[in-house]
Amino acid sequence: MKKKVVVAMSGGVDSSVTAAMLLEQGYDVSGMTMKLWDQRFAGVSDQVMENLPDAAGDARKVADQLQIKHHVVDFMADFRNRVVTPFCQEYFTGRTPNPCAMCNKQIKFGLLLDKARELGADYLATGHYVRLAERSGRYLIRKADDLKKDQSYFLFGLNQEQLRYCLFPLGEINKQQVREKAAGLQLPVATKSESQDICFIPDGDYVNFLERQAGGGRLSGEIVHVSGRVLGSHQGVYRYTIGQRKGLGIGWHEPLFVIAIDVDDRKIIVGEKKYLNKQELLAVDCNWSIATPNEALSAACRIRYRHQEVPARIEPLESGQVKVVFERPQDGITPGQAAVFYDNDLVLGGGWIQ
RNA sequence: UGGGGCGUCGCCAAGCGGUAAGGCACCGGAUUUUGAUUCCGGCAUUCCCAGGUUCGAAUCCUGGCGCCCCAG
Repeated sequence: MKKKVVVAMSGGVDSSVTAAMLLEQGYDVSGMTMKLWDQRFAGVSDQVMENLPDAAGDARKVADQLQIKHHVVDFMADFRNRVVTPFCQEYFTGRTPNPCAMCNKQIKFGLLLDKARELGADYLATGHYVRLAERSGRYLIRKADDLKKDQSYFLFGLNQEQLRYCLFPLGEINKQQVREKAAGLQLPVATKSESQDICFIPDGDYVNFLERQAGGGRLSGEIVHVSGRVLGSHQGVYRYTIGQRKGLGIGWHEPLFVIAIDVDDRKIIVGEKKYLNKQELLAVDCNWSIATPNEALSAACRIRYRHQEVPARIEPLESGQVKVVFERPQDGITPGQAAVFYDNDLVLGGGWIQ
């Protein structure tokens, strides 16, 4: 009896090749595409709208060619409630959200996984560039073989119940191979360009998006140097993130970076690069793939996607909180981003930076 | 309306007779499932204005204009 696997198909080259690979490997494959969002919500120009790929349509074409079943599931309401709305709220409270990590935990490996299991699937597969490992009877996310594409950071929030159903065939190969495979199979999406930016803001204009979603309240105010000196003004605290350099518009002897965001006083605190350096951070709502630790452990900690993880001491505190003390100070520790703990290429767990 | 100082790209700032450094900002691009960081490229035919001296001036001279400081 073939194992049944549902592949989350976005219409892109990665998930399409994922489906093809599993088919070759002898699984009983079907595809599922999530309806998450109507791009008209984002208020982008007609020009942008016209050039948007048709996710469900492309996925359907690939599924037809592979001769597998294809379903479309509608999670638009949940996507808005659990991903888009929190995303906006984070920005309006001076934090920098990470919607991809939220979506993975809540939607892809939440609702979609439930749906797949309802249909009798043994596994849910996605086109993420990660691998799965087992250690001491537990499932752990492992970095992709292709470190340039590794997406383990975005999956730290998955629990054992979710991980046990996962398949990530792309973790073993690189992007080049994926493209070649797609071309070899003559998939219609073989040369489709990389998706990037936030999927629900197709033109990337997130400032415009936030202002549309939230209506008024622009939260403009002063830009203040760490010394207290007022250097300029800004058009909304949500336009900035910790560590940001561009967009301040201030001529200074040295480059200035956003050091802190004071939502209550609507102030953006800026300073020289040295002020960005912090030795430790507090993470909350931690999720562990290893058994939840009771005492401090050593691990490498990554504080942003594409950040080179740094050796640190991880100290569990009360109620899912963790204090991370870095071996050497780090720039740009940003509330709202994830702190993910690694043992070499294994994801041990992670939490949200406070 | 006595004395002193200063006016070079949006900001800071080199230059001191030989034909406009640099930093910041900004713009463009590369990278990127976070518009961060980083990286690459662009960015004053012109030096407050008007005359003058010189083969040649942002640099010297004269006169304006505008700031700043100290005195009163």
